[in-house]
Amino acid sequence: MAALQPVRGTRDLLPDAARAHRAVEERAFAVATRFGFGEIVTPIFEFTEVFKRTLGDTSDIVTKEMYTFEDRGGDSLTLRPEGTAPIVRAFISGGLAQQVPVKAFYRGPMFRYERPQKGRLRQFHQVGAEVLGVEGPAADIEVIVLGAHILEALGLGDTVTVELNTLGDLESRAAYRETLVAYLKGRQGELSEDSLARLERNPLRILDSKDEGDRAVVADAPVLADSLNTTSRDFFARVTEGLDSLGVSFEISPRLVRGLDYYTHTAFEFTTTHLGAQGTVLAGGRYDGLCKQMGGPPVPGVGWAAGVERLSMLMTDPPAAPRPVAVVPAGAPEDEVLATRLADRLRRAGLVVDLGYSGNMRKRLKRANTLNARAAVILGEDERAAGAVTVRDLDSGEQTRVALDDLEAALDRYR
RNA sequence: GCGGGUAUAGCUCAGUUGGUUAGAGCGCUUGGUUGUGGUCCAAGAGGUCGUCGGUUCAAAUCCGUCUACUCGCCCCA
Repeated sequence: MAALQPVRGTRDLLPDAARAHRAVEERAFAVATRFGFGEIVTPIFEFTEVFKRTLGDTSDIVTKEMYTFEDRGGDSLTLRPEGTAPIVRAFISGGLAQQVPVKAFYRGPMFRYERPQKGRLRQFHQVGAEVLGVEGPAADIEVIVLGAHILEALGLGDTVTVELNTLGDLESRAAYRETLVAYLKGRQGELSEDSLARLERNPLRILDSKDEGDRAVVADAPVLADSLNTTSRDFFARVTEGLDSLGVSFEISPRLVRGLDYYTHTAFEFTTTHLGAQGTVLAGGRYDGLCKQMGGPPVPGVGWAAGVERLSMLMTDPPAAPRPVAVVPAGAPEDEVLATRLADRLRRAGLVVDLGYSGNMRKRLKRANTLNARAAVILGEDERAAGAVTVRDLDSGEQTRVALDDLEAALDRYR
């Protein structure tokens, strides 16, 4: 039993789970399509530089979580740990700067070498949306509303809270960082070990600390809002007004900071209390500096990613397996032949048809029952003589004789 | 990477102060039913007790180890 296991932090999606997983992706894409997004598919690995340059050399993802390897040609490649950098890379590679705004939807596996927990895997899946080339807050609003609609489509409108913050533009963010670090250095002695490390790498993160001592220090810390310049303040006001006018409720959480270096202005998280420590279900923000930082034109962007595993665990109405019509031959070899032909004919007519491979009638009806079939099309000697079949409704148990010519019409209600 | 918990049949779980052939429910197979599923009845299959090692006359049970899962931290979807 222990002999053959999937690699730690990876899992198989057996049919029920796979169906839920696929439903999350499809519903998300269907909603995104209505918002005018088109799908972009990028490779699941990139040159390591693509992530190193964008995520920041000090981020945890780069320093300890990437699946990086050298290929036979000597290039350093990395299984993508997130989706934004590849999308922006594809945007640059494909010369899409000529066509802005570009609204991209993506989905697929991501890889991070982390300690697995519930809702946290080493290979996990995300769906994501990015808008490239829009400077104004209209894109931020649209992208957040898209997220809200998708969660609604998954039945999560009530279980998820939207948290919103702004990091300001690059100037404001830098200014705040300076004031914050100055303040924190004054109270260094009270900070936790983790936060002391963060003081150098990513001081904004300390605002988010769960350590009690840290929280006390943070409570008196200078607030980011005070460091915002007029542009940043105005930008954020327009985002919140836009959301208000569309009836999207949100909470402003001044301590919400995103982990990755490329974020500016708007940052948001959709969270739930139903997943333990992994409460974030969809998160993102604006990243105006990213494209240029990657060596492309200075194109602004805003977007988010959502965890498919997390969403599929929470989804309130995962789709049931389709209910087939079972074709059941009574036993004679001629019946078998006819059953095969009938099944083929009904499948061409668009019905979901199960044809048991073997067994007597009782066995095959049992199988039909296990598959939750709507109806059984039974054919044997009597039916053959009459040029007809027996259609049994498996919910009601009612049976009717139906002429072969009328079969599609009679089965229409089981579609 | 750090700290805690758990691991017995396909699934959910019992298993006494360590004691001989390790159990239940559900599911599965077969039969009752050679032209009728669900309900019912009967029989049956299925377990290196996660791994490796130790203590003991004796280990599912006690100890150590590794692995996986899980909860929290870090980080994040």
